Amino acid sequence: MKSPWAEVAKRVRDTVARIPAGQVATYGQIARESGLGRRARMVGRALRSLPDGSEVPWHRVVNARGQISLPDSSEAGQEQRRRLESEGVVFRAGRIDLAEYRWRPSLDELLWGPPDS
DNA sequence: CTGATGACTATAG
DNA sequence: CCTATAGCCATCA
Repeated sequence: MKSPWAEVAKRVRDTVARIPAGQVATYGQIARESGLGRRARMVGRALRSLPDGSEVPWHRVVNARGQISLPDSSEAGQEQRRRLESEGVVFRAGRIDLAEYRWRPSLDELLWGPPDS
């Protein structure tokens, strides 16, 4: 990879890959975790460029309101909701309670250990 | 080059 | 809760 963008996309993928099943993170949260500051839009752009069949858990990324940012009418949007529900994430009035499901990096590592072990 | 467009968000009213 | 605004920045027409 040569473009700085490729590097950014990689960072985003790596961060998203750390979100535990059954939990979610917001675009802005991923941006900060990836060292992108407030560039939340870049996160969405990076996820959009994921190849089909990617192992990256893109479905665990939602917007700051706890909603899926893809159109309900879209195939991907329905796929995202389906995957989240199958992981135990509950939707109420089309929204996810972030206070309950939001991924908290430091706390998770404290409870479940480092990312790989 | 210019302007519009987003898998976004924080803030203000 | 809702609308409006302003940052943000790679892409695309």
